[in-house]
Amino acid sequence: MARITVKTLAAALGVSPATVSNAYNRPDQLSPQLRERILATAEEIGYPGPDAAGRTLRMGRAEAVGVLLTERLSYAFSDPFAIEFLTGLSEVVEEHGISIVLMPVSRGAPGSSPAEADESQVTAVRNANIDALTILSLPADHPAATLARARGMRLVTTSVSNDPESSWVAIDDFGAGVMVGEHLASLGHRDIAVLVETNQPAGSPGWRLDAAELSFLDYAARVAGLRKAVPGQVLIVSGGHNSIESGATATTWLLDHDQLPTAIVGLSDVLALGALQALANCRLRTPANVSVCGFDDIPAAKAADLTTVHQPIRDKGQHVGRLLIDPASRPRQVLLPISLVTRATTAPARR
Amino acid sequence: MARITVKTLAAALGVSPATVSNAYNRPDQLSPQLRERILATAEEIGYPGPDAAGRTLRMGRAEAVGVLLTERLSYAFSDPFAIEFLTGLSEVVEEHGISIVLMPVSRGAPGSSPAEADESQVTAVRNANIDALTILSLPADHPAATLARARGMRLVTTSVSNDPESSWVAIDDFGAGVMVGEHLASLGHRDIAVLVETNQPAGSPGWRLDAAELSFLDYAARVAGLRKAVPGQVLIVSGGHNSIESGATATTWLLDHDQLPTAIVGLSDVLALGALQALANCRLRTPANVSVCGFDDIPAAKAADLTTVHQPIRDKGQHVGRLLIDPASRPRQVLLPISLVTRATTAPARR
DNA sequence: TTGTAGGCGTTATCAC
DNA sequence: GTGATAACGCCTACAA
Repeated sequence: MARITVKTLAAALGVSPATVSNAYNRPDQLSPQLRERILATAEEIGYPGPDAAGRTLRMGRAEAVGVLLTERLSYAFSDPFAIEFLTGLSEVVEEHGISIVLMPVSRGAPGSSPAEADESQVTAVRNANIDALTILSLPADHPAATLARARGMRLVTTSVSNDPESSWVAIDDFGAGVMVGEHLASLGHRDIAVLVETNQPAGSPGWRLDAAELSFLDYAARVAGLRKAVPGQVLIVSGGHNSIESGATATTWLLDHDQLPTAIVGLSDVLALGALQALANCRLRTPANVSVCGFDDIPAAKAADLTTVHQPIRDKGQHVGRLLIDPASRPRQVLLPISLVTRATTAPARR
Repeated sequence: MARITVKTLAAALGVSPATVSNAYNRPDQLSPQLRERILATAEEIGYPGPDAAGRTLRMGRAEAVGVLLTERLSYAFSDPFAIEFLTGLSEVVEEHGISIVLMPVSRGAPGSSPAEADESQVTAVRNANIDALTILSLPADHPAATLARARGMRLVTTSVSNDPESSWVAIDDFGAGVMVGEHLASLGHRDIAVLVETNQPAGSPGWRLDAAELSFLDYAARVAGLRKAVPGQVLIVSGGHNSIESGATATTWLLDHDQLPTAIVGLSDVLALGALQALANCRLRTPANVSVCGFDDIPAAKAADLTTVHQPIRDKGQHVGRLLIDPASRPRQVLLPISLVTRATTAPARR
């Protein structure tokens, strides 16, 4: 038995498909009684209303915006930053009846060429029925961004770009790094460690990164800012992807390798919270023995009394949401304010 | 200038559209060198690859599953239960390159007929390009569920249903209510209050619900279970939608109206946490003065040492995910195990 | 107020 | 290995 479409319904009623369509989309284009009759018969013969796929193709709009969160979709839900961002984003788009499409970045088959890896990475984005795309915690030149541009869909990134044709909502990451760096420098810290996120699983053994590897990091600008402001050694360490566990692992690595600095900076609050946890486990006192700083000021940072750089995360999501659904869609750039929030985890360097 | 499609590219190359399509979807159907040439030219003239809308229409698949979370999309992100559920769901679906579509339930225009309200409520679901749908914290007979069925898409609900043709992953909510009720009864509680979620904003003034209003609640079965097991008064109170704030407001209402029972049961852990907070604010001791119980055992419940009924939330998401993407798609029912977790917030009733 | 017709971009079928 | 063709289901000029 064939599927029930607008045609089936039209035939059953002896009217044209156009009229049926109008009954759903333009009530003013036909008499109320006819419309009533159409809707009633639809119910009767089981026509579920206009099909989304046909509608999307014909109208060129999907009524949905896409969000590419991080490498792993499931990680995002344990990242307070992502959650807060999504809250702001959804507040805006749901007012307009727009849906949010969360897409995974599939890792390319191992051993494939770079071009093919790129290709397979964005499969989900390619197949997604969306009108606009935003990417979070991913480089602005991610293959998915390139694809979105090629498709001609609105693209809003969350990092600063020099291209005046691009839209973004971001903070000054370099400036944020400088803020933290100056704060620590003024407290006499000359030897700091930076906890960063990498693609490895959470709580990976822990290791030190060379300068060359640094460019792959999402927040290279923050590190650069730190380096500029801190007159001393800056060691980069990772324990895996962005999670409390990774922060703890990286900190433990520092302890185990006798590399404990006077201050530890998590490139995200989550990593910094992991550091706090690991230090507490080893009976080290914060900030008496080691100072700890984070970035972003997620809700948990306040609860932990963590010194960090505040940014309006939810606002960020709202701004992105507005740009995503803006029909005018001319490129716009939004630079959000940041501020250092000095709390209880930083103090003068021990000597 | 017209959009670049498979046709444009085919014309530019002097091959047929079918071959171009094959170059993308069936590499084995054409010679490697031709494929290479096609992909190269695509890059050159800026063909972004097969369009999602056309593809979805033609193939009848969108490679995406829909999730209807609660009345307000943005609330869901502050609900630990929803987050945990989504984590499990995404773990499963992202392995298959499937996207997740989060849809809002738009409230119908005020003053419209019930049928039209239903209609406008499900607009987002109607327009969503999805292959399957699940609904969380919403009655299984929600208009969106009806629509999904009519569309012939896979539907997985999260509450028990008697229809053998339906798929669901759920717990025994009545049994969970009985568990809590018996626990409290055995401690001598004969006068309890139940904090429930309603559609009002969080932290609404607070009020008592009549039995008649109860049937509208998501978790009526839990209340029924409580009622069965507790030999005494069971008062139903609400302070708005599911949030800590609402739980606190409802509890404050109890205090203000001199209705303080010997035990307060939050129909979700979040509401129970709100109760704990409000009691602490009023210098009442838990459990010495008042016992408190929750449901679901979210991570924060453990941290707060809250007595609650454990259910495997993440497993639930994973199960739902598997059913959503199961191509066989025959109806399946999964009843997940629950258990009472007795922690520090319950004690014998004060006399 | 209602009907006709064309096409949105793709892919499966079936020839060649 | 490659090409022509016909849908998929819908909406919107435009014509009646």
